[in-house]
Amino acid sequence: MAAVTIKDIARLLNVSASTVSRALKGSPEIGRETVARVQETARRLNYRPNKAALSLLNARTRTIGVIVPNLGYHFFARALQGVEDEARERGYTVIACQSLEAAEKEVRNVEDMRRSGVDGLLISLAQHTRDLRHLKELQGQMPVVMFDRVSDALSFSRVFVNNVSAAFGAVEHLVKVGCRRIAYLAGPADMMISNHRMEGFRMAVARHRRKVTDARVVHTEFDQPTAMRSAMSMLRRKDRPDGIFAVSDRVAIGAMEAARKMGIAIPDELAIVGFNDEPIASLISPSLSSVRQPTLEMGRMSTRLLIDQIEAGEGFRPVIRTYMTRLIVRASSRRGSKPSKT
Amino acid sequence: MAAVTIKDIARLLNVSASTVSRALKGSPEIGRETVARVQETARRLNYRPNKAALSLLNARTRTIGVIVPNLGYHFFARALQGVEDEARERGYTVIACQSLEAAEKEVRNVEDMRRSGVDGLLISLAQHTRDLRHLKELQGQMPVVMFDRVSDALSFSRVFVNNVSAAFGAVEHLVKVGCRRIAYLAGPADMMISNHRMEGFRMAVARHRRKVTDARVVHTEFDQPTAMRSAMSMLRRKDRPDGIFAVSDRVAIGAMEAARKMGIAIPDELAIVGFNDEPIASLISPSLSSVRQPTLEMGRMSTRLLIDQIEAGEGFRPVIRTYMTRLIVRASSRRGSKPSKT
DNA sequence: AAAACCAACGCAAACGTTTGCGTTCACGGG
DNA sequence: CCCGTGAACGCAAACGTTTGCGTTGGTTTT
Repeated sequence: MAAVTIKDIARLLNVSASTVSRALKGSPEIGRETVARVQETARRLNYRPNKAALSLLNARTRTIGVIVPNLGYHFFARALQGVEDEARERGYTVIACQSLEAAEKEVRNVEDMRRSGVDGLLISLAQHTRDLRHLKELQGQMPVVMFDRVSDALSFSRVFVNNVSAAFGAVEHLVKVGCRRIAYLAGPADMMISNHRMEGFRMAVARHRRKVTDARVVHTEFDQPTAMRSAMSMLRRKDRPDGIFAVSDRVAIGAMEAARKMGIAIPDELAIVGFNDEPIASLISPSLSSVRQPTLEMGRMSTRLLIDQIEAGEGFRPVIRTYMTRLIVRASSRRGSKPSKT
Repeated sequence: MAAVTIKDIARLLNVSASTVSRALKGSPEIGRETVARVQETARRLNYRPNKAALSLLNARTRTIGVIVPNLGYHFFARALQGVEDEARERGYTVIACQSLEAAEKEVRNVEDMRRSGVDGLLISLAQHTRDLRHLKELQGQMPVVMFDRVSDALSFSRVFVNNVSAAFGAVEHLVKVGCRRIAYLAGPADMMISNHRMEGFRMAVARHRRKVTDARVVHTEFDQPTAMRSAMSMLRRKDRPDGIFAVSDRVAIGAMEAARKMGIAIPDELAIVGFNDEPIASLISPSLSSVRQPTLEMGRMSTRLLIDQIEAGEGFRPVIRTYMTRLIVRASSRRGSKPSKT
């Protein structure tokens, strides 16, 4: 049970602990033969440096904390994978937890992370986080990087996609397949990504104002049941939309569900485009058009920025990285032309 | 940047570090007034005990490691949530990572966990893990609990559902809706959960042998494309099955996909039942019948067992906890009677 | 042969916290 | 007045590791 320490090796070989320590890292100060004996013994005894001792010495844990809204969203599970990959390569450990979209839980998560002594924090905001004090406190205290669900009220590094042009492209696509009354099924009113996508939505509508006769925005939540109800009340109106751009795939699927219950045909009476291109998008029927992000790469990059900042120390300015997206067109928004596979 | 330590408080109050330490835990050895002053100062300075120092002292990290095949499977994401809840309540930190169903990665994960000095390990095996040496090594070294994807070749505590009777119930259900040629779309041949479900499958077939004219088992993998190909080659045969019980929802969805491509109607020509009842089961169309497990509770229980074992020390015998499942019948296996909602 | 040098190693402090065992002081009892 | 007592606190070691600065020998230089 008791782990083998440097002292054990030292005692066994009749040398001092410092010699063992140096020998283990192949210091030139130590004799060739001693180095060999130490390393062999260490291997034989399965020696592992005690992390706590190292942390104590360096005042660093080589651990980063990750807080995401929900690992059940494939987007975040995948991003986390990128985070883990990069972290491992740089010799860091990852401790992850979920806010479950609840602001209070996010605050607790941050608190836990601080207590755990992480060297840095990677966070994607819960949908209802408005009060940012728990993060503001960290400024100047600990390196922080935000990704996807970011906020520009904080001066942290940020990684996200070009939401404006992504939304613009998606909405323009809806126009091109013939939609005339287009709705944006948005997230909470104060979320940056939701608002940026709204801006793209508005730009596309403006650009095609001769074709688009109606454009509206409906705010809802990221969970599917709520999204479905919002979509339903919207679709009940006389002048209901014939095209929906949704802030996420979950929300889009909520809208599809609503349409199905009301007997509205997709894509003919209602075309839908989602966001994130989760695997489920190609599984449901009709398959869902969606905007794809380089999720894995974004997780990697966020981690790279974070660790760079950790290792750079004080002199590090916040950095912003934006990625390009790609619209994947599927059955939910394919009209007129002959249907093809996917 | 530099965190405030006990020494800082001591210096500030002109007392010794030991006094501060004792005062912080309200030791009766310390004067009332001193305790008050220390605690007030600690709060004001936002003092947090240094985890590394504590770990070094107690030879414990109050951290548990979790290794799951894939957080993209909703089942594991949800189980992790149960783990986090329980761990937080007991004052433990969780570090999670994914094997991505790859045995080598699982070995690396275990290695990382050991290096991180976790107090215990919670693991659900990758589908291709046959060589269990990396876990066998841990016996007697560190508390380990396995869940869902367990193995009885190791003497660790285990948490899982009654796979035999769950499978029995699912297959019997298929028989009752009229299936006569039933197939079990299994996982890899040496996986315990897959084999237990096979046993239930066989028992149900035996029980209804007067009705079931054909029963077969096809082994495949947990990823959907592979599962789809396996299903396709099975469905191409002249005497193709009219009922499929799949080892997981992903595999079941692969089978649905295969059926769709081949123009086989679900549920009329082919009824399907999956396992896990992931959210996607009710989203796809037709909606998928599936066996539901108490996932959250299983995550919680696994963690409880693990922490109990950690805190009990040597004298702890492995424990086995099994949970009951519930078959959720949906459109993919509903025949004959009038269709109802869900 | 003395001085200088180098290779090879040991000593001890430091990181932050806890804890067993002092030490100090005031006070009460005899 | 002296001793015992107990309250309130300090000292120092310990956990495992690293690292600056010794301290040994022995070998080379002049």
